[in-house]
Amino acid sequence: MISDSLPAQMVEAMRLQQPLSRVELSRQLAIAPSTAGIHVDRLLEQGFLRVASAPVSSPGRPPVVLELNPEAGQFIGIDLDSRSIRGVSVDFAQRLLRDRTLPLKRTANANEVIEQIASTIEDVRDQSRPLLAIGLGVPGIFDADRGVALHYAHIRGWTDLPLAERFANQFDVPVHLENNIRAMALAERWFGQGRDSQNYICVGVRSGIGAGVFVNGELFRGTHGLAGEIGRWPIPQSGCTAVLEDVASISSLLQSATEAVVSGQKTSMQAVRQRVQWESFREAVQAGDKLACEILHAAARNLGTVLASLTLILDPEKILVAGPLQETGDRFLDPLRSTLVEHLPAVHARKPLVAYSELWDLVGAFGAAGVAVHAWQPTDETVTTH
Amino acid sequence: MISDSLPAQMVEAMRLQQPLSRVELSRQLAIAPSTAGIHVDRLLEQGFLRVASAPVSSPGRPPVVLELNPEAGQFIGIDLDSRSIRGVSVDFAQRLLRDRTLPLKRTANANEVIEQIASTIEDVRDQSRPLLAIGLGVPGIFDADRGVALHYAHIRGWTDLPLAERFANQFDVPVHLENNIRAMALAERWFGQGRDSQNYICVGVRSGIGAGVFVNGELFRGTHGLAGEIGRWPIPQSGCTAVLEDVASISSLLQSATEAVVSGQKTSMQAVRQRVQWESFREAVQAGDKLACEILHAAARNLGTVLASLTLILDPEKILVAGPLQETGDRFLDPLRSTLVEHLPAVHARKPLVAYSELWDLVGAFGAAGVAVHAWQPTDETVTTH
DNA sequence: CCGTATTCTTTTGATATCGAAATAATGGAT
DNA sequence: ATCCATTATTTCGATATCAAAAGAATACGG
Repeated sequence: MISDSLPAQMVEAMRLQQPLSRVELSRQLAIAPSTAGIHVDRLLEQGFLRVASAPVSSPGRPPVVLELNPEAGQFIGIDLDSRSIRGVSVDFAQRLLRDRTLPLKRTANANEVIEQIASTIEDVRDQSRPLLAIGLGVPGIFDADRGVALHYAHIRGWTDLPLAERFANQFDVPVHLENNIRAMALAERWFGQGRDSQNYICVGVRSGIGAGVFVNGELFRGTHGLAGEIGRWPIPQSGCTAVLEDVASISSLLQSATEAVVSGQKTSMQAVRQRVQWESFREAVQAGDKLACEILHAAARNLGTVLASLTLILDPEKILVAGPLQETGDRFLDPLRSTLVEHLPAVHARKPLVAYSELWDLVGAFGAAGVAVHAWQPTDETVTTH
Repeated sequence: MISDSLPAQMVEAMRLQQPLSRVELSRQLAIAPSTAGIHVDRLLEQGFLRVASAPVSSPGRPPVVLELNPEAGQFIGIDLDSRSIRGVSVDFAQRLLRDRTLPLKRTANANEVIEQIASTIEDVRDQSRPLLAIGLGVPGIFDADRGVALHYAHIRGWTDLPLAERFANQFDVPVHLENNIRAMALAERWFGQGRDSQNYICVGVRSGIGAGVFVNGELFRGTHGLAGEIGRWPIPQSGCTAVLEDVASISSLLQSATEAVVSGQKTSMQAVRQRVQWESFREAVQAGDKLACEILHAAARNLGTVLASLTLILDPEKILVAGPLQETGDRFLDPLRSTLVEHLPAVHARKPLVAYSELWDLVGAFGAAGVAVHAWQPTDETVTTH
């Protein structure tokens, strides 16, 4: 737990396992029921919690079941990468309110990108409830404490930008920065399948590959904030050493497909301007095209071997795969799972569950919102809804 | 922190960074100076702390420098593997009091082993100060909560043994169980180079290979207690897939050496009963024997690749290598380090420090003692020294 | 030698949390 | 209908911790 104020912890527990009664809350947080009662009363009064209908029937006094009040406010999350800006707003109970995706021109410079982020925030913002915090998932290196983006090669002028300050001034709420890949892991924690897991790994496969590692319920960043940067994981191959991104990223898949098409191999895939596009590859896979499936299998086996290693060192409960690959369904996941199992010794009686993230392409934006959600703390003021 | 009682946290902070003053303690633990004062007074009165000589000279009231009172008690740690029992006793300031190593007969059954553990404890016990707790580092699978060893294949009858209960009854102190490899990582935390690191990995290379992972200052066990079991890490080789233990453990080194000697290659190593012994291998390495050095290099490169992967996923501050290999000094460590660096992308400006554990062959026993040290909490009673 | 700045420690009153007991609200048994 | 067992919540006095201010002990500069 980063924030150790009790009300904050209570709201956090509600986020993970609502609905809960006062007593259940006190048990979850290992605090006295009387203490839980005090804070619940205050949170009810402030409007952050509300009582839910209680469909119970068991001996004893029935509990007053509590839930988050969706009206209490909203959070906004922005996922920035070199190609697009995606934004979501979620209500206080973390349900999606609005989302928007904005393609970025390759030529856009830092100032233009910042303006477009601001307009995306305005766009997804719901006027009917107060804005509580904003999370930004950014690429490249940055200083989370000061809220400054330090450098990213693929956007011109993206150097030493005080993003948090910039948007905090405009919208008058706290603004948090996080790595856009790690944000995906946070999305699972707050919106997806990580809610009931303390230890899991979220692997993002896009044009690059990265992972977010959750240990003991907390996102692990590492000594220099580089934990999970598995894109350069060495993959010994016949002859030279490749890295994971060369053999299992979306780019590498399309590269292999392109080479095969250009060299005239039999396939339903087509190259546009000497490049096979993702859509073409995906359709070929779904149609059972042999070449495309073989390429996909090879990637699955490579990634599976790495996941086996990760399982050995971290013994996770779950491994979640996020990215476009989920459109290929079990055609990717099955060989991935079987490779994983193959490489695990029998000791691992309980293999980690391997599944796709269910948050689709908004996973990064949800994660950025999750950063804001996690960092938020109730204040003394009462909620003012209009 | 597992134990959250404030006095326990204070003693723990002292263990990691003594000597400290009241104010420094309060800053370390982020508590009010007044609160620190209250508990320090009590711990002084109880005899767990004492004031140290204060060689200071700076403006302001000089601090009362505190240190652990070595006389306040002792902890005992036992390291059990299939070949030997090693025991240590340490004083309250974690300095070695006595140690003993007892070779185990291959034929010994569980009952005999238990008796020999008891006799080792008696042997290393220092009669002049109270025994506070015992830690047992055991191989195989076990239930830490109940203190029961469940199974280990290499000792006859080693099944469902309530070890904690057995020794707690005999010595009337708390007894803790831990995996003997993970205990090595704990040794570094409490006795060695992990004292000033929050995130590090301790890799034990003996007849097998295992790792202990420290994240955020705590030993990480994983979902099923299997974190760090990297012995079966897949190592793709020409043709088939090997595992780490096949290519970098002590056994594998000796196996390769034996094969080479038997096939008549030129070397100073000698096989006894068709087997090259560790001593022979080590001497050959130290003498610069070409074949032995090549075998060692190959192992270093294999392990180095794995360490690079570990660094990518965990971004540790340090990686510590424990085991007999330290007798080969830089002849092993140099190629290990260079392989590691080779495989890390430039992003990793700060490479993890790679070093040997300095606790030698008692590292496992120290670690077991560390388990006891970490779990111990001050009680209300005053220390009774005689 | 004497103030002054500085830092550590202790005192003090306010607040948060706890633990145990009292109270409340229900289903089921008599 | 009434009582009882059961579980949830609230009350209340005890304790732990905090924040701020007071007090103590030193170096240093005049």
